[in-house]
This record gives sequence, C-alpha cells and structure tokens, in this order.
Amino acid sequence: MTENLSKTYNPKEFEDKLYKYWNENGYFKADVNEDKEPFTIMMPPPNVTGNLHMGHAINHTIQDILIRWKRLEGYEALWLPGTDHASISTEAKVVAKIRNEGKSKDDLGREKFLDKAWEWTEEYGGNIRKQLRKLGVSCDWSKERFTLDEGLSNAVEEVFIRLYDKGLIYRGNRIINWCPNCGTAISDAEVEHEDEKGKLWHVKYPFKDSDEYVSIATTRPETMLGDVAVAVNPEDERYEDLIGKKLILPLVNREIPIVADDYVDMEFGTGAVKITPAHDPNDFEIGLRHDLEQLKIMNDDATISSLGGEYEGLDRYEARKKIVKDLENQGYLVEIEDHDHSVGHCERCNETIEPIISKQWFVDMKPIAEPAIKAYKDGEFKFIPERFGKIYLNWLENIRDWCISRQLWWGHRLPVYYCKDCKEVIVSKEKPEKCSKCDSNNLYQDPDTLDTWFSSALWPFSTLGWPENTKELEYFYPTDVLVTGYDIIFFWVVRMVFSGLEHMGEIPFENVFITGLVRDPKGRKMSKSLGNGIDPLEVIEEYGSDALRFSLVTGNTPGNDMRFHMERVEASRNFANKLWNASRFVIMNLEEETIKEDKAKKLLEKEDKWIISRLNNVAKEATENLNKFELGMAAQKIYDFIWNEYCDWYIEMVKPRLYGEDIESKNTARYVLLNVLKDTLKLLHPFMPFITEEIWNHLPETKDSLIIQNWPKYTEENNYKVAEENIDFIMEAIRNIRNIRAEMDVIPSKKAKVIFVTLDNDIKEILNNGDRYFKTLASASEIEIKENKEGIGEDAMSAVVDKCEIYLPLEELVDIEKEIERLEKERKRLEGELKRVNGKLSNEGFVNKAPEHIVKEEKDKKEKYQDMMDKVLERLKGLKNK
RNA sequence: GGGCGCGUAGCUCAGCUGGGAGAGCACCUGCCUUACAAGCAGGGGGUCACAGGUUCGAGCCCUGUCGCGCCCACCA
Repeated sequence: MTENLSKTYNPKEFEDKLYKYWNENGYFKADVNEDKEPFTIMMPPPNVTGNLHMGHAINHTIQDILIRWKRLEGYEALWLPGTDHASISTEAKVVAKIRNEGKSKDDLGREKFLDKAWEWTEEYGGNIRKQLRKLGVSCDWSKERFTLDEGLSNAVEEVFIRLYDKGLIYRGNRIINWCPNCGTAISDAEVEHEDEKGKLWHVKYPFKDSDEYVSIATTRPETMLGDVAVAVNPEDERYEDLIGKKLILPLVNREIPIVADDYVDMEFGTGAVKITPAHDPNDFEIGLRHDLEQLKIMNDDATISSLGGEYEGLDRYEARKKIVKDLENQGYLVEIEDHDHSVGHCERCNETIEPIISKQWFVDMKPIAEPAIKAYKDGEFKFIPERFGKIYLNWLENIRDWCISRQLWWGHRLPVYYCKDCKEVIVSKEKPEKCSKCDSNNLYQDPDTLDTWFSSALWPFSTLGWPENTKELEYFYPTDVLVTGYDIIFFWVVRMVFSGLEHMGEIPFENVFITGLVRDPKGRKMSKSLGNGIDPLEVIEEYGSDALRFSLVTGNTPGNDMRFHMERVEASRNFANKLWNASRFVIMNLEEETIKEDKAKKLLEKEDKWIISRLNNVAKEATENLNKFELGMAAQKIYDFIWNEYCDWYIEMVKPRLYGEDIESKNTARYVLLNVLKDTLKLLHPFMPFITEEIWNHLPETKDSLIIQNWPKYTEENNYKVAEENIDFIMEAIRNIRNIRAEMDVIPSKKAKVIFVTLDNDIKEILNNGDRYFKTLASASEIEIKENKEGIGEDAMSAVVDKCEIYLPLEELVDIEKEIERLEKERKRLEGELKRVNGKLSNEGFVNKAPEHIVKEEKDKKEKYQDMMDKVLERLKGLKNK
C-alpha cells in the first residue's frame, strides 16, 4: 500500500523534481553496450544564445517520444544534445552590443571581439538548455557538444583539409551573394527571394559611329557603370549584322562591343542585354566566354566604387536615382516600365542582396552531390512524409558550388595560410613555420571563417569523436532518425547527407522526420516582428509540460503545419487530470491483501478479460503506429483507451465488485485495475513522461522508475475475443437503456426494472451473470430475462439490439406519442441501413466480385437489421393500435 | 517558369494499403452519482470544394476546374 496522490492534478508539484531525478540517476545516459541494439538521435543543435520557441517544442517533443519509446523497448537509446555557434546571428548580436558601447568591430580587433563573443555565449548560452529541460527532453547531457568546441573544431579543419587535398575545395573569383549589412558573402541557401514591384528602364546604347542605337532594358541601372558589352542571340536576325560593332556606353562613354551568346532570350525585351560580369551571375558566365573585363563598380558597403567615376561614393540606390535622372536629361532613357521581379534578401537581416564578384572559398558540389542523390534513390534513407524527398533531390540535382567563406570573426577560421612573399596558399591546421615554396616565414592566416552549416553538416559524426575512430562512432553511427523542420532541408539535411557519405562512407541517418510549422491561431507564422509568438514556457507554466507535449503531437501529421490553440492544450491538460483521478481511484481501492497473478488469471471475469484484451490490442496498434512514425495516431489510440474504455467503462463496471463481499472477485478486480493501469502508463509515458512517472511512483511494487520499464507487447494469450464480444453487447444494451431514460426524461437516479427478451442462448448466458452491469450502469432495479413479450404492457418503453429486445415498464409514465417518435427514429435509421445493405447485395457485381468476407459481412448485417426492423415495426404497430 | 500541400461537422483537425463518415472544442438536454464539474450521461450537426473517370464499391485512385497556402528558379 502506498500513499495516495494529491487530490488534484498539479504538474508543477512534480515536473521539475522528476526531471532532476531522472537526470541524476543517469537514466538519460547511453553508452556502448554490445548486448543491446543502439537507437540514436542527434539533436538538431539550437543556436547557443537562442530561446525556446514552439518550433523547438514540437521538434524536441517528437524526438523525446521516439527516444523514450525505444528506451522502453530495450534499445540503448542515445539522444545527443548540443548547441550551435550560429556565426552570423551571434556575431550580429555582439556587434550590436559593442555598437551600443560606442565601438565598432574594428576598434576592438579580432581577439577582443572574440572575447566579447565568448562572454556573450556564456551569458546567454545556458538559457536554451534550461528551457529544454522544462519540456522533459531525455537526452544524454554528459555527451553535450558545441559546434565551436575543440573536438568539433578539429573535425571541421580535418574536413576542410581533406576536401582541399582532394581538390573539392577551391578558392576563386565568382559571383557570390553579398549582404552589405552583414558585410559578408552568404550561400545561395541563405538568400530569400521575394517578388517585388520594380521598374524596367529601357536605355539607348548608341553606336560608336552612327546615330543609330540599341535599346536595352535593366532593373538595376546603376550596374551599367560596370557594363563591358551588349549581348544578342546569334540567331536573332535583327542584330545579325551588328555583332562585333561597337557601342558607346552612355554616361561613362566607354566603348563596348556587341557579342553573340546563346544565353540571350530573343523574346524578352529588345533581345539585347547589357553585360556586367562583375555584378550578375549570367553576365559573369558570358564574360568568361567572351573574355570580357570584370569591372567591380561597387564596394562592400554597397556604395559605388572608384570605377564608377563621378558616381563614386554614392549608395547603390542614390546612384540608381542619379543615373536614371542623368540618362533622362541626356536623352538616353527610352521608357520606364513597371516590372515585377524577384529580389534576393539576406535570410538573417533581410537586406537586399547584391550579386557581386568576390574572391571566396567554394566547395565543388557536383562530385559530392552525386552520391547523396544516389543514396536517396537507392532507398538508403527516407523522408517522412516521403514527398520531401523530391525537394531534397531537386535541390541536389540543381546544386551550385557552395560558398563557404564568411567575412565574419565568430566561427571556425579557415585553416589556410598565405605567403606574403610568393603568394603560396598553404592549407594546414597549425601555422607552418615557413612557406613550403619559398621558405619565407612571412605567413598570415586567412581572416575568414566558415559558414556555420559547414560545421553542423558534420554533426552526426563529429559529435561522436570523428576523425578518431571511436567505439561510440562505431556503435551509434549511422543514427536512426533526424527530426527537423522542412525549412532547413537545404541548409542542413542535404549537407549532412553528403558529408556523412563523403567522410564516413555511410548515410548519417535512416529516417528524416519532417515536422511542420507551428503557426498562431490565425494561421500566421509566429515571428518576432509580428509579436504573435506563443512562448512554450508560459504554456508549460500554466498547463504543464505533458499537456503542451500532448497537444503538439495529436491532431496533426508529419510535414503539415498546425495552428496552435490554447483550447487544445487545455483539453490535453484535462486528459492528464482524467488519468490522474483514475489513478487515485485505483490506489485508494488497493488494500493490503493482494492476489497472486496466476490465481487472478483463473478468476478473470468478462470485463476483466475485455479490458486486458483491449489493452493488448491497443499496445499492438500503438506500436505499429509508432513504427510508422504516426505519433499522433498512437497518442490518440492511447487517449481513447484510457478515457473511453478504462475510465468510462471498466472502472464503472468493476465498482460493484470493489464494494462487494466476494473477496476473491474484489482482489481479481484490483489486480486487473492495477496491472492494466501499469501497462497503460508505460504506453503513455513517451507522450506524457511526467504524470506517468509520478503516478507510477505511487503504485505498489514499482521498485524502478517507469522510464526504464519494458514496453508492453501484444500476446496471443491476452487476446480475449469472446469477452470482447460479450462486453460489446452489454455496452450496447446499456447505451440503449440510457438513451431511453434520457430521451423519455426518466430521472436517471430513479431505478427501473429492465426486461430482456431473447431466444439467443449466448445472450441469455451473458445476461444471467451480468445483472450487476445493468444495476450500476443503467440504473436497473432488477433485470428479468424472458423468451417472449408475454406480460409486458404496451406502455413499456423499448429498444431493439442485436438478437434482443429491451423493455422498461414504467408505471407512471408514459408518453406514448414520444415513444412512437423515438421508435420511428430507430425505424428510419434501420431503413437506411437496410436500403444500403440490400442495394449492395442485389448488385450482381458486388456479390460476384467483392471479396467473400466482405459479402458475408453484408449478409450478416442484412439479417441483423431485418430482424431488428421486424421487432421495431411490431412494437410500433402495437403502440399505434392503442 | 517548375514543384508541392491543403479544401471533411460552427471552429481546429484526424481518417493507414478503396469496403458501414471520426475526435477535441463549441452547441442543446439532464445530472455536484463517495476518482475526476478540468467531470458524468444523452443528443443535434457533414452532397467529404466542384465536374468527370476507373471500380461491384471512391473522402481515399486518375483527369480537369475553382479557392487558399508553401517551396524552388541565373525573367535582362
């Protein structure tokens, strides 16, 4: 006998306490254990200085459910946590901070800036860890990693060097995406394209030696300062004779040639394109083909460079204005057209991206992408849901080289050294003593750092000790599931796959579980700028972690967005409360005397077998759902079982035995109540870890924690089909009696006699031993079983169920009109059913082609409904004759 | 320009390989029945966006239409 639970469910009383208890007892830990199968999840590392939001909440809840479930199933379940240094966003925050102190990055210098950044990281870095604990995440904190820690930094350098040695990393002048605000290059994935209303300016480019001109169109007139040619399609008859001729670039007065290139679309605009190799990716390519000069007319802060002549120093938009005005004044502007086009913005700061030529480091993606494409096509890993595989493939199949150098300080510095004397490039982890080519010791390190995603791409193996061949790496890699949002498939999933294949020779995970976005109640994205974010911690504070978790995984499916409604959290909380009280009931009914399992099993009654059988099947189905990553479905089934079967029916059915005199029957009921509850707690534990553990610890004979119990398994022995059918009949009969009472306004507390009329021996058998069900659950004063209606007055109320009629003779009643109305409703319902069934059965196609068991089902139904219909009609006839 | 998702009860959403339309909330009626009013019992409410097709049978598969949303793209 144990102490009972407190009177009301109050998650605050135990959630934090239990988390500490689990953690301190080492239940979250996983280590190499050859006796067990590993199950591994790598936590997508949140930004080290970030705060918990709903996106984290849903992701981590899903991961925790999977880990807890697998742990219960007996796997060595590793969930490895960590944080990401998030170079660009952390650096931006630190820059803002020192700006508030009146200084700039350059004032401080690199070293002091990094000191500040580490301070910042330490100050804000703990938050996310604490916040995650509130959610109940059962990850192995002893293995926590940070992308900038020593081991991971070593892995990053190792990868850089290996790829460089293989010729897959190179340095070159390319068009990159430049964010003037962040002051760095960014990758294609970090550019967000938005359609904007813009203008298309048509400008005359006159021929050198005639009054004729070519009209070209541009959306960025300021780039004309860097024009070095005009291109036309070689097939274009309009320009056939003009190829090779020279034009004079307006305002600049530079002589530029007309070149022919297939890229030019004859249909668009005038069919002539200005070529600015330093400021447009296509022009860049054309420039290479035609050996054109690259004139970089813009500085890193988006002002016009010294090559821009009189426009030098102007901001890009001021320059645009002035150039348009000047063109107009000088008669070069033909027309201005409205033109919608897509403009790239910095994913971090939303600044308009400037495509600009720049010397950066790149990863040669084609050879690396191919194995990643093949691995997916070969089914080595899969997406849940599958459709995201298309997105993955589409990205990889159209991939361009990855710009990995960033003009930032917070991050992994490139392991690259340059010789000042001979310009030799030396790639090395340590600074070499002298130049390998000219022996000069005049060496300096590349100031740039690597893209944050370069290090997170290695996460699945760098965290396990790579490049060392550790036993952890051997045991836990590849991991089982990655849980992440669809918004970072390109940033991260893709890069982990090709990195895993390249460096480990194996895919990093077998399944990628894609979660949708959690939106606000109106369906908008939660965002800081809208201020519509809902703080998971506040929800936990009010309703408890279990309630939040449960509402995040029910009622939605992988990859689909969901709206967050507090009402749903409340409903989940109510469910927790329901379970809490049911458990209180069980505990308060347990007494000293217990019953041995084998004896109890011999004494099981119908309802005992029924609930055991139902639990058995729910365990089976929920497990099947979990195996298919259908977490919401699994949760729903467990919910329904607890509330609609265990609470609403089993507990109620068993009450008379608990309050009765038959000790053995009483003890058997206690045995079943307790053991079904225990298994139920195990099933629910992954979803609602706190409440289930708390209840578990209050149950007798539960020495160890729930978190390390065994997951319930389906057994044939616990499958009681007949008991299920019997109890189904009883429930159906009770529902009918209740319905009569409710519809006919018979006060429920008032006891009434119930008469069953049946010729069916099985039903007689069920009823003979079952009057206690009807006495408590249907408020029957007594029940009588007859084989015919003799002696039952027409003024009794009645219902018809399968193979049985039910009568409630009530003296003071009876509103016959109302009773007729009720029976008419039933007649209509049966009529509908019969029509449908008869329709099917009279269809030759159906009878001949449908599977046999389906046809038989329909025939059985027909018989049943017809029988019920006959009885209803007979009753109606009798009533109407009165 | 290409790709994808969604449209089911008043609201938010489930519905697995095609075989009698579900849940939660809201609503109506009656209950403070010694686990739970965060509850119990009963009830109303749906041409599954529309139109075709395949099939004995379609919410589910195919084609098209309409509406909403998302992603990708080097449209000067």
